[in-house]
Amino acid sequence: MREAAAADNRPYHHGDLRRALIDAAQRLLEAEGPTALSLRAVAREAGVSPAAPYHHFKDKGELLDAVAHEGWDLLNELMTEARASHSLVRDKLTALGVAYVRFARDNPALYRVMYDCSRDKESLPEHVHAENDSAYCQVRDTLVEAGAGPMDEQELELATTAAWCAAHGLAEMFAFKQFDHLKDALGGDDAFLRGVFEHMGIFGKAHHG
Amino acid sequence: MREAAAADNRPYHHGDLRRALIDAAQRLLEAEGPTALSLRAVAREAGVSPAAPYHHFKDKGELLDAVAHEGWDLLNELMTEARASHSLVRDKLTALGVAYVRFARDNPALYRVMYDCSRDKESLPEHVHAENDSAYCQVRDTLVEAGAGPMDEQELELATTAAWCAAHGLAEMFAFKQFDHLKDALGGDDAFLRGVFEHMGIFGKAHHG
DNA sequence: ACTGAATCTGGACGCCGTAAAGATCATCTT
DNA sequence: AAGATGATCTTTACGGCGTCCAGATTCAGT
Repeated sequence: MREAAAADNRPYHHGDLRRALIDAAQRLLEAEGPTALSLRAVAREAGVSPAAPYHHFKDKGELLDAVAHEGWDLLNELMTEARASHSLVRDKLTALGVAYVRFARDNPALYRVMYDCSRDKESLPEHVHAENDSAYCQVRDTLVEAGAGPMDEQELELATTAAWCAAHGLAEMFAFKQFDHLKDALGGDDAFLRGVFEHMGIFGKAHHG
Repeated sequence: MREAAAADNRPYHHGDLRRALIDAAQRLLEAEGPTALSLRAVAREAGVSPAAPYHHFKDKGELLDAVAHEGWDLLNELMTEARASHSLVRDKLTALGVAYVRFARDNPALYRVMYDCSRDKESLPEHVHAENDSAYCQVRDTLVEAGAGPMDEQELELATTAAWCAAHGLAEMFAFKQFDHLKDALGGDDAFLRGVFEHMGIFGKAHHG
């Protein structure tokens, strides 16, 4: 009397509680924001006791790490798409920036968790800087393509960091109504986004004229 | 038998508890970081009961707001100094950026509180954008001085926002060890800071050569 | 000096993260 | 097939948190 590991009827003790907890956390994050994301609430949402998560995560931080990890993966995917959908190198770089900020705008709570987790450990997750297709490497590689001539390795890292900083700064500013009048005047979020990027040296030279 | 409102002997019920609470919060913030900053801990540090703060602040958020406000004031001062200590407009702009990021680096916990408070209200405190000598206005005015010819009002706001985003992004990145090897290679925090700024169009044209 | 309002304390409530001990159930051994 | 083993989940509990309320204390205006 136990029909497979379906969604309806719990197969094992719970099935795959680890997965269910991460999903519940993501659901709560979208619905209630980062402040409402307590371990107990996640357990409640997943339908288990408050102590159950401790069999799958060392503590609350490790659950958030898992959520953040999936956030970075999603961001990497979006940036890969953005980069692939343009042929001109200069368009690629801007597309990367736009994809980055758009992700932050569309998933503000998740974006916040991604950086908050890193803050405690004082370093971004390894796979953000890892070998291939990581967000950082995509920016760097695109900068190489766009670069006029061979670049100093150090100079390249500086430029990548600069682009990252610029995108992150813009992503954070999106949370503040302070800039709404600018967005409206320019005709929406995306126009505002491109407008700011145009003023940042890394993303296509500025001075609009 | 009550000798004035000295520091030693509590004059009134406490003296100026509001002031004492803000000071205690700042002290705890520096010593233990933002996560340790509970309302109870602040009350403890100030030597009063856990409920005492509620006669001076609506809730915990309002206390943090007060701390954040003083943080912005300090930042404004530092930027005013930085701007005044350079005569060339281009140096002024870079000096503003350096002062901003240096403030964030030297007071990471306070810097975090300043933005976290704003996040909940979805807008920065008014006096950041206010008439004179606010951080935002100083950047904007310096951009006007540096700008080639008269600038569109909208364009000016975009440029100011771009500079702000860039500085904020860089300020946040300082928390991550990820960039330590770059800092070391360049010979310290300040060199790293200037290196990144050089790659941001707003702060002096990039391309180092 | 008396009254009213402001300020502080003590205790309580419901939340939180986390730990320990006991119950339940799949799997492995024989 | 039966029982041992270990993973998974629940119950209970502890201390800390933000916040409210009822009482005590002290200031300020009359």
